[in-house]
Amino acid sequence: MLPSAYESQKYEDAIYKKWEQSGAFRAKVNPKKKPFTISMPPPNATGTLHLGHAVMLAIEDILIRHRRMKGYEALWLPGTDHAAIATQNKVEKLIAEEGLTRQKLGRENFLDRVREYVADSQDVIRNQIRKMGSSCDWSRERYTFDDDLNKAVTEIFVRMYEDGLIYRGYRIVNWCPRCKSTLADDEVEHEEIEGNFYHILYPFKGEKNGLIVATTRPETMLGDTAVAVNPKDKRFKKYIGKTMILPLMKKEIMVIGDSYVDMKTGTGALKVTPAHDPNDFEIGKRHKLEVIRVMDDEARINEHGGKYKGLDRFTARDEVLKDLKKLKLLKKIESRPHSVGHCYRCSTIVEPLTSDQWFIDVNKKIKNKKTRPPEPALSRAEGKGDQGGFSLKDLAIHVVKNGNIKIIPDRFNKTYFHWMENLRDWCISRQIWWGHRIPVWYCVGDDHCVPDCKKPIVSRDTPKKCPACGSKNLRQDEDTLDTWFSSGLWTFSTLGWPKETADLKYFHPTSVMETGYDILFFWIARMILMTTYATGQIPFETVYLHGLIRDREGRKMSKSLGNGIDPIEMIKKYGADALRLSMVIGNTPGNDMRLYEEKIQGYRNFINKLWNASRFVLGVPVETRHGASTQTPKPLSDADEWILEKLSRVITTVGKHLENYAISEAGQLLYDFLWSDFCDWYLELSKGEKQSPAVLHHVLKTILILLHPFVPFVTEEIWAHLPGTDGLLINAPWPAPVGPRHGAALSGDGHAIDTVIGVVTKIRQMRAENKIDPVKKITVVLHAHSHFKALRRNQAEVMRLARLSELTLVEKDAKVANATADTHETIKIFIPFAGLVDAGQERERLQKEIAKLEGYIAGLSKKLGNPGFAQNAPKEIVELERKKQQEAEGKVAKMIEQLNQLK
RNA sequence: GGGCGCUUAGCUCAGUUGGUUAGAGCGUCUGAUUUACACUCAGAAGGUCAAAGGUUCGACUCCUUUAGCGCCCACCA
Repeated sequence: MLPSAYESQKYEDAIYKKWEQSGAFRAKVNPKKKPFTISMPPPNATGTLHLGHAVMLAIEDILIRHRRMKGYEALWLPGTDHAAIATQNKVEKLIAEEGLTRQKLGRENFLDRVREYVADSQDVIRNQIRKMGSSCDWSRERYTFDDDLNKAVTEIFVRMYEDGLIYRGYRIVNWCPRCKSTLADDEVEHEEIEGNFYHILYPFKGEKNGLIVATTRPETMLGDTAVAVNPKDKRFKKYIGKTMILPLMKKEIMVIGDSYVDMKTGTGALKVTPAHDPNDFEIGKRHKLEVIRVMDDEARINEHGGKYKGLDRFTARDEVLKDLKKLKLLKKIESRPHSVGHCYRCSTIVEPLTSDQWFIDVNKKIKNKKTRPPEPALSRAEGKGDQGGFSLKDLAIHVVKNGNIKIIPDRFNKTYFHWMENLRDWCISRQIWWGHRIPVWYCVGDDHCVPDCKKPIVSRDTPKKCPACGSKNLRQDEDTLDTWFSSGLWTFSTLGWPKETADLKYFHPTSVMETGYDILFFWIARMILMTTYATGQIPFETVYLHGLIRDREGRKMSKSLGNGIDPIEMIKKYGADALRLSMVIGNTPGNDMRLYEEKIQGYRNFINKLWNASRFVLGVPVETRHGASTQTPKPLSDADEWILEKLSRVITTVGKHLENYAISEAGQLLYDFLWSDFCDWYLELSKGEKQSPAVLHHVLKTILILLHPFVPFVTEEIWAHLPGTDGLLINAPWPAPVGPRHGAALSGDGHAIDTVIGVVTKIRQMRAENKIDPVKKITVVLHAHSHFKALRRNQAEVMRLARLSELTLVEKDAKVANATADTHETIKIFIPFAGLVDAGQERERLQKEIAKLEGYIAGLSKKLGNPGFAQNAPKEIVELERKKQQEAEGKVAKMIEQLNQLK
């Protein structure tokens, strides 16, 4: 006999081991089956899993298990991400505790430390993924730093370079002075801060007056090379061409005219710092201005900043302001909120500065003829008549616009398009050490160098010598690639690309990409970009975006707030099944969700309910034949009939929901079906004598199958105890609905049990309202009308469930029948012991009920009386409304009669 | 500055092509220890579906406007 409470921690690990050893997770290339593939978003190899991972694992496991049971060849490919900056920062923090820096350690030693750290956290992560019950194919586990994946990274880089899509350019980039690296545009987080707007006078040469410019970053003036005004500006256009003196630097700069300047913004005169502002950089290009970078890699003022050299940018700001004040050039300080960019990994304020970096050109038409968007996007895009080819941006937009890729929820299409359409060239080089080294070498000047030696050598393999001069003195580019460059290849690099492997051919494109909406741009967009380019395929057919898990108050979970819930701790306490349900039921795609312990506890209770229902069923002996589990046993009673019909409907609906990714609704439906229909009614009914043990077992077995994707552990455990089950539940076939013919098997009245439930509930209500001791057995007279047969067949059940000592069924109630013809099906109940029923109370209740119903009837009459309704509404609806009205009228008539009898 | 989401019972949330007397869990109240389960059972109370207009025979559901909250994007000196 099983214990009366399910203790998850006793079973889960052993069950997982069984699954793993059975090979159930392993997918094979099998042309006879349809593949269903999910690439697991690889967790960063930095530490431990959080609830965001847990919800991802829960949803994906549900999808995978469902498809596997439906007969698909289901591959769920797990892995981890080296997470360049994130990991490097973490390890830098760790070694800082030993008083070390990466520079002190040196590149190779530092990387060794990172590798060690990553290996540890990968172990932790693998373990935790298992704890969640994830049925992923460990034999195919990948890491963004695996040899094969490195090769894919290099291959793409070289191809893109050869296609002219990767170039090196001197540009304004986002620079994090703490990470000492560039960042892509979307790796900068903008935050509104309350700052100051400083108005500074730049005097004309030899004059006291000049133009006042306004800035939020006065320290950048050290690198100013012009002041710009709008050429249409009546106030200032006369000054264009005039020379001014840049204060503090005593340098001559010119007033220029540029239409970029907005006359209404600020003072209408703009200081131009080409080296530290993207707009100014563009203006500078137009006017061939000098670009003077005044800060070093740590954002300290460099040798171009005169006496401020060596000062941190913020100290320099204070000093500059102090000096300007002394010179009476600081005319006004206005407080002004403005947004400031921060590094998404360390929150340091980002400094825009000029630098030589590698970029991906997202607008250039791709020459390579092999690169075309997948059908049907191809034909439509070609219709556009573009002068040959598509840019990366075009490709990425087309595949979503044309429906090759479907995003759930679809409102994110708009977000995606907006981002993609405004995407600028992607800076992919990073100055950190932890990452894929850029496959570019430079010839380091030997004596016999020729001009061509300056060309970078872009190569799949380490080159032996300079192709131009033959020198063997080569130096590899120091930089590494943006982490999203490699993870952008995830769906196909993990399947063997660029080799044409069987896996790649069979499992790619993948079916679903399930992840949080917060990485739509970082990752989803990049995957679409890179995959359509590299393979001419989409990376995935469906994108399912889940929301963030928040705390009880709706706040983000974070370490600093200390409001995080550790999934592993919750698993220990309540079981992985309970945790999974708590994150999946009530959670809809794209929306955030709150989670707290009581919620998890609630689902633990559900698991326990399932456990105990199963204990009950196990106590009912049944004859079983192995392998016969797909056959529906013959129902022996109305209750059997009833539960089988319900079950059939549940199978259909759950299947539909899961295919539509309505996971929450599927789960909710199963929750209600098990608890209310199966436990509260069918199990209670089946304590009688007529019920079929075979049906009882069959229904439980089917529930276990249906619930298995949601709560794999407890269902697998019960499955093992259930007689007549073959093998592991994880491999069981998904059930088909029984079909409508089934209902006709018995004596005609398929809804007898609905009537029984109605009657029993009614009697219980009346007991409670009349304060009749629930233990006391009472006698009841029932006017059953057309339900007579159904109730007589189930008389024993009614008596047991309603705790009756006597039940008298009356078939015809002459008075009522005459009054309202034969239209209503309502049952009249008398509890014939006046002493216990409070007549006054009952009268009051009836009157209230009648008033309510009459209001309802009035509404319905109005609706039916409306000529428009009869004309326009579908026939079924009109019929339905009419029926409702008749039923309600019947009820009222009976209640009035009851009321009269009470007098 | 642009875009998006949310607002449904005291709390947390469902409600997928407009047709229910608007649902669930938790909480509250009243009771219960009847051979699966107190991680339980029975019953009850509780909502003008944010507000105002509009479309429609019919609106929680579609449209417009407004308010509050939240999120994303943006090269606003």
